[in-house]
Amino acid sequence: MHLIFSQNKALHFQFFNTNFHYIMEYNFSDIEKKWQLYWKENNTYKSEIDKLRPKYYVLDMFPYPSGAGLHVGHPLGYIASDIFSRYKRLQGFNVLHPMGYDAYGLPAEQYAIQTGQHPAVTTKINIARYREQLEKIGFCYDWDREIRTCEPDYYHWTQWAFIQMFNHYFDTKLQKAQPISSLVKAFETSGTEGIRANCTEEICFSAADWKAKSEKGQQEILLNYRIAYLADLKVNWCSALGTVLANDEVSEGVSVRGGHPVEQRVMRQWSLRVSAYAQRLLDGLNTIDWTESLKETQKNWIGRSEGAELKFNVKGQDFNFEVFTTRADTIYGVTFMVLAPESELVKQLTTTEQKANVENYITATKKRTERERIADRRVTGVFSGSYALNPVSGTTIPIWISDYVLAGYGTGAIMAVPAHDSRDYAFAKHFNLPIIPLIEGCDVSEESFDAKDGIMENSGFLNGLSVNEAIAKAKEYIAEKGLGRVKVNFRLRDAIFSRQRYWGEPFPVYYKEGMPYMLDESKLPLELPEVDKFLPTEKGEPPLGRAIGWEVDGFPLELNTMPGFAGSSAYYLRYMDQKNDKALVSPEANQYWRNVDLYIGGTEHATGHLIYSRFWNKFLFDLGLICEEEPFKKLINQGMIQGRSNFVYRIKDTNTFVSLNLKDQYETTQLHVDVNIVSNDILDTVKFRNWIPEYKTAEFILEDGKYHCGWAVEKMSKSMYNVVNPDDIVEKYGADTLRLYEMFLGPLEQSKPWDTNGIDGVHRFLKKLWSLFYKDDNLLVTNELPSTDELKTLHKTIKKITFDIENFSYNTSVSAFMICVNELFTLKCNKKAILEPLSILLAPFAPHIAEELYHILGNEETVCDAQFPVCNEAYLLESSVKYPISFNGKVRFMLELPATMSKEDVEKTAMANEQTLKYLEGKVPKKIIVVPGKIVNIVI
RNA sequence: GCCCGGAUGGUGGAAUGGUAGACACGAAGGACUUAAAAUCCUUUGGCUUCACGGCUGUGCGGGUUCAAGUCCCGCUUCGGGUACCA
Repeated sequence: MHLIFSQNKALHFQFFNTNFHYIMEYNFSDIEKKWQLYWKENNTYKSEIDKLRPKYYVLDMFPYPSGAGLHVGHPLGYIASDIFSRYKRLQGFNVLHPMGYDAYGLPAEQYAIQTGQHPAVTTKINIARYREQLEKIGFCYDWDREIRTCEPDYYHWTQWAFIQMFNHYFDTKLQKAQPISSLVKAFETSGTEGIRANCTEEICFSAADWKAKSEKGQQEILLNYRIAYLADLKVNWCSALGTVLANDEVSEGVSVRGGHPVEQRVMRQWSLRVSAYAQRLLDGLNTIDWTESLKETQKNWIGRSEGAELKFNVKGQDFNFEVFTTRADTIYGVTFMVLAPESELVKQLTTTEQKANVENYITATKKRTERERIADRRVTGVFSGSYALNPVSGTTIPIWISDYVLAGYGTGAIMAVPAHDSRDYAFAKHFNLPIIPLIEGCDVSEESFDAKDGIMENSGFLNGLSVNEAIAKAKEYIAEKGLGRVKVNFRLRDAIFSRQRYWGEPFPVYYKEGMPYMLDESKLPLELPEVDKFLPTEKGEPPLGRAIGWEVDGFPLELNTMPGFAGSSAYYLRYMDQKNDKALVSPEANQYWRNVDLYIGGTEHATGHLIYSRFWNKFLFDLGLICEEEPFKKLINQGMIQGRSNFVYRIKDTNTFVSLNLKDQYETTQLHVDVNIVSNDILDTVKFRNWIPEYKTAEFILEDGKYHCGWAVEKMSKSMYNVVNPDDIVEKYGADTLRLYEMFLGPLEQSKPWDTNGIDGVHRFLKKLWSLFYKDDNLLVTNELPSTDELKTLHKTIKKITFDIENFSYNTSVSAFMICVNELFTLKCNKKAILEPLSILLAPFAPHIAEELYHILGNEETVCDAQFPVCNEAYLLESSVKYPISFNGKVRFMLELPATMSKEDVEKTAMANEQTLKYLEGKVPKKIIVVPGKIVNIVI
């Protein structure tokens, strides 16, 4: 019986006052607009604390709103997280799924410098565009919680956190942040005696010393301990851009942007004592569910190395210095020492005779950036004139200066063991210094032996030990004899937190006698002032130097602004309680939402944002302000969507273009062509002529009447003309198709090229699904009881989809949906009992069509609040199994047998089969393997 | 250099050690149509055979196993990250 549902149109479309009639064909455009409006008007995606339901927090890495808008690669991760959010909600979780904008950044400011357009204006426009694009895709974001890092009510809390960092130090024994006031108390009673505080520089003083110091002197000392501190640091300074640049913004001594010269300069900069948290950042990795490769990247970045700090006396002077080594076992092989050119020791150890040489060398190296030094591996160096004494063997060894040693790591000085370190080896060969092999049988005539295995020789008391034994014994010896101490070093550096830029958070800092003081918290937010130009002042101060009245109570305010990562370090907490003007997040909201259950974003943030936000979060945790030590419990990196470029071939010196397979007959130039005027690699020649004026008169040499383009996978970028805009896809196919296709492209975590051509497949799938509901203008849906085949198809799909969502294998879910619909189509199934669970199942992936179908089936509530179907295994039971019968592993034929048949009977039946006899060729099988329900293998 | 990923048809990709190529795209052929679009049906890894079928096949070379795309060893190659970190 076919039954046409008589639905309550008035109720169904109560939010439309027009005569909206049923859509009989799959009109995605109307359907999507309709439901997007419905969701908005019904606050479907509003999330609130609900202690009766378990929470689930799904977060996307929020975007920087660039002027170019979103391309088709950007939403990939957003779609994935959206699917998971919707899935969790269907399972009864209270889902928090917010979105916002990382709104401060260089591009808007560069644009401002060029055009005079205020970055706030540009940013606002860009955000509006992003929002419009995102809304078209049908995400379930709770837009009421939107944040923008450039808004005062947001950066209020960035500034606030900075003040807390200024007011705390890191206790190395407790391994947590403590109020700076307790450090002051300790100084007052016993000076630095017994304090365990992470610091920039080891200093010692008594309580009396402390008390004798002026206010300014005390403040200067406290900067040595504060978690947010001001210190003189070596930076890449670009005077033309008027700012410090990060290492990756500099190449070959010039700025990447603009090609302006960059010099090394020591500047007083704000920094965050991230390195104090190194051990905890490392340990925390064991508690979170991130990919191994990402954890590995962070481990390497943190770079923990255990070793020893060894004291070396200088020959003929009452002076010693320390080096850090992880290879204390190689102490007998030290044939020279090397100091970093920037090391304080250089001055001390350069002899009068060598002074001129050393100064020349230092001037030469100063000109080069760290990056250049790395790129250019020529061995350079100069002898200091001094000698050190080996603390173990007592031998005299020359002290050199070379830029292959970094001032910022360890002590800025090393003991060189050329036989067992390739860098020391290169240096020794170049300057003809001795090389002493320390491991039996190793050959150091051509290269060093860096491996940590073998038996020690030429090493006094370490002889005969293995390398690992020798390392342990040497460390023991060093500690015992007081020659040094066992030490752990980290590669992780403190984060430079100042930018000489306009478009960033102002520091809540003013200066008195050159010393920084924090604004009172009641004065926050300190709003970004207006300036006449977004350029440095005549005096070379940052742009804020132009702001009129940039001071408090007559004291000047800080002129630097905060860097990009400031606003993104705690944003996940703010989403929990976005409108709170009393705190970053209320304890109540934080206790409920706790931390991010699922975070999806790109790998490019592995060592930046993901380290800084973990640090920032741990700091707030230490203060007892939040309840979770790690911000992101599970993290998934979506792969990059690459572009798929198309090419045309122009015959040299003509305006004639030759098709791909004929191009070798001519001398041609390969040119990129806009992928949007190419379909299945066939060029639309009319559109091509209208594309660029130069091609107006283009001629074509075709093959079978078509112009075939070449193609290649490249980065998606404007200059390659391979950018695809999601708006165009939504316009042509709808958001549901876009969502499904992005997922269908391949595994979420893998990089893959975007090729719009495949999209017809998923669009056809949706139309086919629709056709299960409607034929022409008739609703086909019936209330008949489903058959076992139909139930099997449905439950098989439920099982697969559930498994795939849990495993983020969305590409195979889309396939599973296709298989399901194909089967239902073949079965001519129009039964509500099947179609309703299917529409719920599909809702996370294609929410608009699912919502429409769900309502067509007579439901009046949103599909978002339905219950996710559960697989009933009973429907999946098969009565028979098709056994592949194989001989020596090669499958020869199939044999259908009852599922309940015993292993022995399967074997008997298979052996008795006449085809088996044929393949046995009269031989007796050596072995017969029967895997029940799977396969039979006969070995002959 | 080091670390992490990949490598499967013309293309994107699928496959708890158990029928390699699911699902799609493209292509070819057909149906419907005045035509086009849309839709539907068939074929589609390679070689071979009139056909049944056979051989071969997951970057390369070995190995483990009754059975390997999958596990182990040694390479090639392409991406990504990172780098004088002592």
